[in-house]
Amino acid sequence: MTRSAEFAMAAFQLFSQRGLDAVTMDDIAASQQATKGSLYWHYKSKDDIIEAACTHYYKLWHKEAQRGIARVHDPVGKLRHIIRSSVHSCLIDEHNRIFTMEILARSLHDESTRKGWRGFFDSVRAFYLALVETAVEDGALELDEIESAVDAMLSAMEGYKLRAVFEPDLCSRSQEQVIANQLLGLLNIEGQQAS
Amino acid sequence: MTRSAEFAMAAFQLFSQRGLDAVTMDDIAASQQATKGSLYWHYKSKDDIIEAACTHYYKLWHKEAQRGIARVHDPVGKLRHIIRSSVHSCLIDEHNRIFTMEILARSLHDESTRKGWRGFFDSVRAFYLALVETAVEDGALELDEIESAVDAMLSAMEGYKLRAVFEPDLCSRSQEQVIANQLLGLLNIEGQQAS
DNA sequence: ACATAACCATACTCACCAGTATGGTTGCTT
DNA sequence: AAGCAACCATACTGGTGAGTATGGTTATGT
Repeated sequence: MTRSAEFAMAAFQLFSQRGLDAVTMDDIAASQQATKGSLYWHYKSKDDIIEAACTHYYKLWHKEAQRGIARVHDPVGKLRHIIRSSVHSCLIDEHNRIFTMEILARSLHDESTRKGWRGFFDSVRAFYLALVETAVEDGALELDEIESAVDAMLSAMEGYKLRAVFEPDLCSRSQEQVIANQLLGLLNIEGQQAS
Repeated sequence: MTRSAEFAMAAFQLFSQRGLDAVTMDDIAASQQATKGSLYWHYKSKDDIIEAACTHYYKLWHKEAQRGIARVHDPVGKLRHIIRSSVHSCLIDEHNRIFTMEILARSLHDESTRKGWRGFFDSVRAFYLALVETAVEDGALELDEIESAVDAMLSAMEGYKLRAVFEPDLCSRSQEQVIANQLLGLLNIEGQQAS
């Protein structure tokens, strides 16, 4: 991994724990046993490394998603797997939740961040859409209005994420299965108990 | 209105436009033709006036809600009215949306803000719940699992709010009716065209 | 008349942190 | 070996904005 990538990853992790404002450039550098001089050689500003942290997160999501669907071969199984793991990483994992909420808040006033997130979200939607379409074509899944179903599922997931900020119980580890099954239900897939 | 309340209201409005960080104590004071000395006499810190701005918002919501249901007399009509006006003020009105998202982001790292928001959200839920229960008891509405229906409706509303941050079209003025009707549908109330 | 408290303005301090200036080191190229 | 570029550390600047110190003014009660 290149030094730039290491900085981006370190920034992502620190941001996930303390939020964007509470992490200084010195913090990021220090976490890599480096100093600001080095960090500023790789990234020209704090905005710049925030963007890099976002990109790191986006890539991570897709890598995880690809890895997730590679193990399973039937399309509905892929969907089950990917939604369960999304619930786990995006809702149950507090750090990821914090990072995404911080980015969303930043989006309110920073157009570039907003554009970036929107691009990511579109790619996520496309990812799900492709899986659902395949499943429907294979006859493994019955679903009218595919697009709006996927949209509703994603909205619900975002809704959960937002409410989890102030209702920690809502997305606790014990609720993981329940939430995943509800989201699967929106795609007309019945959740089944994990063995 | 007391001077303290005027400051709180001014703070709320500024925060809604520019976000919490971008508004300084000087800004708040200046917006009331006053100076920091005066502001700090009424509020001991910035945290303090942020909290006051929240309280202002919470009270405003309930005042609006009460005013909204006072004009209509049948319970289902009350629900129609209050959901339409909620969609308008919480989703379509960009400023309210910004304020609440900023508060949510702050909640991530400030327990007191989180507690406050949670209390507000609970009171909102209780408000809707009471209306729905009355409607069901009156036989004007058929609905099993009242609580989970209200919960789903509120989650969807939050989901919309979050997605509106980066998908402005989602909650544009032209979508207002559509969104309101969808939310009403979750309570088994059919939306009807406004005259 | 006087005391006291409520209210407000001016002018400051101080900490924090993004960003910069500068010079050193390593390694690669010709 | 000479020169250049990539990489990194140290030490600084400078702006910003929260919070404070202090003194003045108005109102109210006795």
